[in-house]
Amino acid sequence: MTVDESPASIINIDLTAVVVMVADGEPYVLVLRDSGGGFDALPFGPLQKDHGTLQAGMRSWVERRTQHRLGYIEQLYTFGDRPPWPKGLDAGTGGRTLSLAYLALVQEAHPSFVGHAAWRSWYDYFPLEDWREGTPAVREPLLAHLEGWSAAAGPRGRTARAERIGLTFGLSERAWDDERALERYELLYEAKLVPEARSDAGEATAADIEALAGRPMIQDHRRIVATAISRLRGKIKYRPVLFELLPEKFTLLQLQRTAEALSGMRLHKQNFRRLVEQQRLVEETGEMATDTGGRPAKLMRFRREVTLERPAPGVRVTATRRAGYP
Amino acid sequence: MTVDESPASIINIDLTAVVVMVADGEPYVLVLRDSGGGFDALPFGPLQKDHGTLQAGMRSWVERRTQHRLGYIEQLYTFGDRPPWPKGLDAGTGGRTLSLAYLALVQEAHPSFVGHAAWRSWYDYFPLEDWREGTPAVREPLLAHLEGWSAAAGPRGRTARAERIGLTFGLSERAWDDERALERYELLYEAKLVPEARSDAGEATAADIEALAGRPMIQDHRRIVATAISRLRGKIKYRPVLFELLPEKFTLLQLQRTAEALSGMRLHKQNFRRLVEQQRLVEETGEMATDTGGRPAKLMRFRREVTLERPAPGVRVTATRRAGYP
DNA sequence: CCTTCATATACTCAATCTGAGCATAAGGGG
DNA sequence: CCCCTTATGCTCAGATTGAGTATATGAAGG
Repeated sequence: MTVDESPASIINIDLTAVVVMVADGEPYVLVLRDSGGGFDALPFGPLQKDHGTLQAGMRSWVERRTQHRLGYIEQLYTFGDRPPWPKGLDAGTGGRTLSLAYLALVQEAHPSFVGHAAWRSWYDYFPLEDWREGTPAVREPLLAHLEGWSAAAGPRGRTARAERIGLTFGLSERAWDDERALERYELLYEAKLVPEARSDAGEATAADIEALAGRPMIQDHRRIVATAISRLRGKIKYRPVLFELLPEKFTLLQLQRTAEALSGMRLHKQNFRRLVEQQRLVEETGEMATDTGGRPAKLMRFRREVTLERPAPGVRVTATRRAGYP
Repeated sequence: MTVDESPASIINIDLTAVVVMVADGEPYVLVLRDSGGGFDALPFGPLQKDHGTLQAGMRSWVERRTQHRLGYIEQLYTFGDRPPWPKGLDAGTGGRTLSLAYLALVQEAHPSFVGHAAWRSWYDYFPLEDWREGTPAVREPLLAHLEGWSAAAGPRGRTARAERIGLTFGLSERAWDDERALERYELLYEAKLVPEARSDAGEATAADIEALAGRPMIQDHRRIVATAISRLRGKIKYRPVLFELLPEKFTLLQLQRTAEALSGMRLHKQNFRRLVEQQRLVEETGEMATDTGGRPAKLMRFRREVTLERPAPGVRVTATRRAGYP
C-alpha cells in the first residue's frame, strides 16, 4: 500500500465546551441556538496563542462568556476524524479540524453569551436517557426502528446487531446501564436514526425521527454531549463532582435530585442518604431549609476534606427496582 | 487585561503511543532508548494526512512498527501545555506542540522497531508503584525527601503539602490507592524529585534521585506513562481489558499475575478465582497446562460474549492486607 | 386546635458480597 | 514414597446493599 507520510495540513484547532449546569433537578447544557441549518451548537472557539495551557485557555474562554466561575474542568476527548458532515460548517475547506472537547461544571447560572446562547435540558437532545418518570416514551418506537435496522442486515449481521441493541439498551434480563449513553447514541447514528447521520437534508421522515431520537446538533456536537453524559454519569460514582454543580449550602434531597438529573434515574432516598452520610461527604451547617414543602431539612455543606481521606469518594447510584418513586 | 486573540501558530501535532505488554508477570512499555540526553522516549510520530481517523492513524502507525496486532487502543489525553523542557527535543522552536497520547495493549511480543526500541518494565520508571514484593525500597527515602519539601513551605503550605502527600502516598490509616500513580508522579515532579523537573542538567544529586524516583524520560513522556498506568489500573476493575494482554489460552494464575503486574499489588488467589468465575469472564478450553511447576492448571479462554451480558465486567482488584503472599 | 399533606429522618432486616483462611488434590523431582 | 509446588474446593464471619416500616416536623386549611 502507498502511504502518504506528509504531515496533515492542519487548518485549525478548536476548543469545544460542554458546560453543564443543574437547576431544579434538571440538567442543562449551554448551547448556541440555531447555528447552522437550524441546528444547535456547542460553544467553541479556536485555540489561542495566549493560552498557556489548554485547560487554562478553556477556562478563561468560557468564564469570559458565562461570567461564571468554572468549578470543574476536565478534558473529554479529542475528535479528529473526518466523517462527511452533511450540513457541516466547514464543508469544502478540505483541511482537518482537530477539536478538543472539554467538560465544565458550573453552579446554577444564566448564560451571558452574546448571540443565541441558552441553557437547554440535555434530555431535549437525548430523550431516551431520561428514566426518572418511568420508561421514556420514545423507547418503544425507537426500539422498533432499531429492530428494522437489525433485520435489514444479512443473516450474520442480524444477530450481531440484535445483540448490540440488547446490550446497549438493556433489553431482556440485562440492566439498563446509564453510562452507555454514548454507545446508544452511536448505535442510533449507525442506524441512521439521528438527523446528523443523514446526508439528504430534506428527508421525509426527518421530523418524525427527530421527535424520537431528540434534537440534533451541528456536526458531531451531539456526540460530544453524549460523551460528556457518559463520562459524568460514571464519574459521580467515584469522585465527588456533584458538589461542583450545587450551591454552597444544600439539602440532601437537592443533592439527590442532582444525582438523579445526571444519571437519569430515580434513587432510593434512604439508602442515598445512608451512603452520603457514611462516606462523610457532607456536614451540617446548622441551618435549616424551610422551603421544602414539608418538614424542614438540614442545610448541608460539602466536606472538601473528603478528597483527602478516602481513595475514591463518590456517589454510587443504583436505580430502584420498582418503576415509580421511592 | 489584554488578550491575544490570534490563533496559536501550531507547529505540529504528534501522536505518542504508550504500548503496553505483559510477559511473565512483568509489565513492559515500548520505548526508544537514549533519545536525548540519555533519556528514553516513547515512540511518537507526526499526525499524517492519510490518517482517516486519529485512532486508525495510531493503529496503522504502531502496527507497522511492532508488527503486532493492537488488541486495544484508547485515547489517553491531549497534552498541549508548554512547560519549559530543560532537556527537550524541540527547545527553541517557539511553537506549540500538541501531542495526542494513546494507550495500546499488545500480546506478548518482541518489538521490531528500527533503532533503539526496547521493552522496558514500567517499574523501572516508577519503582514506587510496585508493591508486589512488599513495600518498595524507595518508599522511605522518597517520603523523607517529600517531608523536606513540605517542611520547606510556609506554615500554611506546609500542612497542605503534608495532607497531599498523605493522601497520594497512602500514609497513616489511608489505603494505598493504586490508581493514583499519576498524582504521585506529579507530586514528585512538583517537589523536584524527578530529573525532568530540574533545569540544571548536571546537578549533583541527580543520580541519587534518579535511583529513587525511577528512570527519567524526555519531555513529559514519563507523565504520559503515568497517565497510562493510572488509567489502566482503573480500567481493569470494570472492563475486561486484561485479556487483550494475554494469549488466546491461559491459566487463571497467568490472568492473576497479569492483573498484579498492572496494579502493582498481590491479590488473594482464591478470591480472585471466585471473582473471575462468578463473573463468567472465562470458560474452560478442555486443555491443561502442565508446565505450572505444580498441579496442572486448566487452560481457560476469555468469553468475549461477557461484554454483551453484564454492564461492566472487570476484575476488581483489592490488595491483600497481609504483606506477603496469599 | 386539629387534620391533612409533604417531606425529613431513624431504624430494621434479609440477601448478598467480601476478605480471609483451611483443607485437599495432583503433578514433578528426588 | 516423600516433599515441594501449584490448583481447586469450601467455610465463615463481617460488611455492604436493596428494600421497607415507622416516626418526626413544619405548613396549610378548616
